[in-house]
This record gives sequence, C-alpha cells and structure tokens, in this order.
Amino acid sequence: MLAAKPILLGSASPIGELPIDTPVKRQTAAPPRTKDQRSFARAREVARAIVAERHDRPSLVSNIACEVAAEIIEGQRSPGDDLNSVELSRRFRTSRTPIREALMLLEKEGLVQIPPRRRPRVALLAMEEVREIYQARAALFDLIATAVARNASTDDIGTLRAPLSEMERAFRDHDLNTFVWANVDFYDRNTQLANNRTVKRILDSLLLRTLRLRRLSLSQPDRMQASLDDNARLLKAYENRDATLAAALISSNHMNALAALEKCLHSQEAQLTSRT
Amino acid sequence: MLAAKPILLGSASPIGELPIDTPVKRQTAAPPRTKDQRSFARAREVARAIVAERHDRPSLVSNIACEVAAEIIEGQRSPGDDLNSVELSRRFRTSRTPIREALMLLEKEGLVQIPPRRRPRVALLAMEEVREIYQARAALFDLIATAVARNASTDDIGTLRAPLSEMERAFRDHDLNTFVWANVDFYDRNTQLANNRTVKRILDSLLLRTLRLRRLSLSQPDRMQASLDDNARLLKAYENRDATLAAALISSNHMNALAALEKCLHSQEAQLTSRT
DNA sequence: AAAACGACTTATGTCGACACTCAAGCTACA
DNA sequence: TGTAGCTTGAGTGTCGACATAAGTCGTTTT
Repeated sequence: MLAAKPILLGSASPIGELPIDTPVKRQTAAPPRTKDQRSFARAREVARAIVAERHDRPSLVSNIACEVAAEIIEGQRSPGDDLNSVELSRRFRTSRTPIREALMLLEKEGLVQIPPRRRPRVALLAMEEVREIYQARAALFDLIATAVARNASTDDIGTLRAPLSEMERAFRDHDLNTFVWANVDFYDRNTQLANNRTVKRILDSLLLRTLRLRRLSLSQPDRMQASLDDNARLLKAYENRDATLAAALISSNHMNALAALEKCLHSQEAQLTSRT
Repeated sequence: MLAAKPILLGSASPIGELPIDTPVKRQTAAPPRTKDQRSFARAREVARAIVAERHDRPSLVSNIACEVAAEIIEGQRSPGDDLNSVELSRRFRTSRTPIREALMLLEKEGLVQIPPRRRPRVALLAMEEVREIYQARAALFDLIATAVARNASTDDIGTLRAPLSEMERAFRDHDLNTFVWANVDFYDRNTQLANNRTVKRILDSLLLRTLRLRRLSLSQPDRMQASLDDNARLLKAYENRDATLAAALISSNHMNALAALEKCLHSQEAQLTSRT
C-alpha cells in the first residue's frame, strides 16, 4: 500500500512531496503543501549550506537531513512531533542507519532532540532558549559588524545591496516569505564578509534554530519596516566605516526582534518547556 | 594476538591504557602514559560533560567518544592521525556503528574531521582557526562576564574562589597540568553563573577545541602569572559589580592568551592547513 | 629514475537482523 | 470507576555482512 514515489533527488526537483506512508501517528505531519514550495526549497537549500557544510557532495544522509530540516523549519512538523527512524526509513527507502545519522546531524543543529532509548522528536523551543539564542547572536554579530566595517572591501560591502533591495521589494509587496529569505541572505552575506568561518558556523547554527519563528517575528506590526530600516542604516554605517554604529545597529535590531518574539510567544505559550 | 583488556569502564578505572592491537599504522598513537593519568582522567571528565551533555547515562557511544576525545586533548593522538573505525571497533570490542556515532559526536565538537568516504582523522588546527575561536570566545565571554557581574548572587560569585586558589597553588608549585584544569574549572563556573545554557554550550565546544593548546599557551613565560592576575582581578570586579571592567578583563585575558599562542605556533607552524 | 598504471588490501557506507527497552492497551482487583 | 500489574506491539541500539570506493604497493613505461 506504499504510495510513495522515490525520494531524494540530487539537486532541483520537488522532493518531499510524498506523504508519509503509515497512517499519521500523532498529529500533523506534512500537510499537502500548496504554494510555498519555493519557500520550502529555499529552506532546504539553507539547511544544506549549514548542515552539510563540508559534505559538498550531496550524500544520502545529508539529503535526508536537509529534507527533514526543511520540514521542521517550514512548520510542517511541529515541536514535539515524533521522528522515529523506522517511519523515516520507510519513507526514504533506506535502512535506519542513514536516518539515524541524519537525525544526529539535526540534533547538533538543535532542530531535533534525541533522548537516549526514546524516539527522536522535533526540538521544543522554550522562550527562555530563544532569548539565550538571540543574546548570543547579538554578541557575535557585534563582532561581525565590527569586522565588516573595518576590514571588508567596499566592493564586498556593495554585495549587501542586492538582498537589501529584495527585502525592500518584498516589503512593498507584503510578501512575508520572500522578505524572510532575503533577510537570511542579507545576514549570510554579512557573516561571510567578516571572514571568520568559525563565528559564521556558530551563527548559522543559531539561525537555523530560530528560523521556524522568523515569520512570527516579522509578521508583528511594523516589524518588517523596522528590520528593513535597521539594515539599510547598517549598510550606510558600513559604507562610512563606522564600526561602532554598525555594531550598535545590528545588536539593536536583534534585541527588537527578540522583543517582538516575546510578545507573540508569551501570549500563545504554545511552546512547552524545553529542558527535558 | 589481541592483548587488549576489556575497555570502557563505567566511571573510574584506568581506561585507555590498552595499546592498539594492530601494529601502529602511521605514527604515534597512545604511547604508554606515565604520570599524567590524572590529567587524562580530567580530560575525559571534561569531555563527558561537554560531549555527552544530556546523555547522563554513560552510554556506549559517549564512553567511546570521551575516551577518544581525551586522547586527542592529551596529545596522545596528533592532528591528522587516522581514526579509522575498524581499528577503533577492535579496540573497544564493539561493532563499527557505535564507533561511527562517537566520531560524529567528536566531529560536531571540532575534534575530529570526517571527510566523506575517507578515514576520519584528528582535526587539524590552523593558526587562523585558533584566532577565530579566540575572537568568538572573547565576544561570548564578554556577554558572560556582564551577566555574572550584574545578576549572579554574591554567594555564587564566591564559588569562583575555590578554583582560583587552586590556580594559585598550582602556580606556586609550577604544576602546569593542575593549573590548566583549575583554569578550566574557573571558566566553567563562570559560564554556569551567567545562566545562559546556549552560550555555555557554545563556549564549552570552543574550549574543547583549543584545550590541546592550553599547555602550550600557559607554558609561555609569565603567562600563568598573567592569567592568574587577570582572573583574580575579574573576581574582584564581579564582587564590585563592575560589569564593564569584568568584561574588559576577560576579553583582554583571551586576547593575551591568543597572542601567546601565536608566538608559539607561528614559530613551529607544525599545524598544517586546516580547511580541506 | 620518476611517473603512470594496475592488482590487491583495507575501510567506508549501507543493509537487514536481533535482543532489549519503552509505552500503550488490557486485565485484574479494589 | 480508578489504579496497579501484566501483556503485547513498536522502536532503539548494536551487530555482522556486503558492495563499492580509497589506499597501497609492486610493476611497467617513458
């Protein structure tokens, strides 16, 4: 009764469209996606850049990891959902070994929790942890911004224009998804320019963890506008080589984003406690 | 012809003393350790706290991971050494599956590199990467110090005294090993007091990476003295609730440690390039 | 003699199997 | 009806096996 089509294409075909074979166990998993296929592909791509990193060759486990990561980021799997390896191995038509490795990869990125002898599940994200992540990000972006303002070439700084204008465009079109991904692009360029791969790796990992909440944060009233303004001013500060201002701007932007998140989440409090 | 004794005790017996069965392949691996068994045990303990983390139950893979981690940290395995899973599985009398998982754990901590389809090896550590790590650490410790100075209870701050006096004692005794581990203790307490587990995890991971070099850094003339002084002043700053000074001290201490390392390493340059 | 080729050895990635553990459902009992 | 113990089904951790790729070493070629 398996209806699933073969999975895991190498590069650019619509993966992940197959429903889970077994009758859905607990609750929502992979509802029939509609228009946001582009966003999903983008999520998978970002996940690949972060999760796979050195594994340039798209291997079996990195493919699985990216696919599942994208599902988590896109909210197709909610926090706490089971990710048992048997079900996944059926779905991806592999043995459980690669599945386990993929889940371990995602655990290291904080998207999945694997309690010993228990079923892996989509990581819960408590507000407290979100706060910690944003603090860490702010501190490290401070470093990044300072380095960019001081050391990046003017040409390199210019490459920040493209994602920024895409953010502008998306803002005008009220296109939240596009805005989010352009924003991710912007920060990605930023971290690249600082020329510190260690810090970039850490920031990427932290980004991945909170990506699920991005839409939430940016859908707060005026949040898109504020983020856009901050980033535009950041770019200006870079161009003026004003490291202090750049660091302050990026830090402030993070703190505002955090505040916006607190407002959303504190009310719904849907997030269970995280520390198991 | 296997002479190896059973491995992997649960808690406190001298593990890792067994020689590798097969004739040592490339170069040095596990020379017969002499007096530094205590240091080795300490290394394993630290590795457990960081690598295992949630896996409170000492599982098979976490035991293996800690053992190998300690060997790397203690310099019994040099950067670039092979860590092939067959040899390790013989040594630990398990199948290759747990070995692979353990190595993946260590890869996530930056101690091991696993290029696809190639043998895992002890991670190389280029000077550039060390610089990046120390910069990241400095930025995050800035955060930590500020938080401790502002929010930690006076009692909690008092718990920093113990490791500090141990550092003093070790310094007087010219006991480098003890000094290093007391120093690790000191920073560990520090990160605990800041009450930000996310940042603590990141810092722990970064610490683990550079732990191999600690002895090198601190054996530079006057480096122990300088570190001791800095940390004593840091404690005072905490007691005076002087967040700015605390952050500056901890940051400066890191930068000085980095400078000391640069001096050692730049000369020997034994570290091959890291990015593969 | 150095480089290129090829045969052989060794290790990796993946697989299916099995014992053990966990959790959910069921029965017994209050 | 509600709770404790037992049963059973499903999933995890580990194993040994196998196909394939990487490493090794001797031989040939220029």
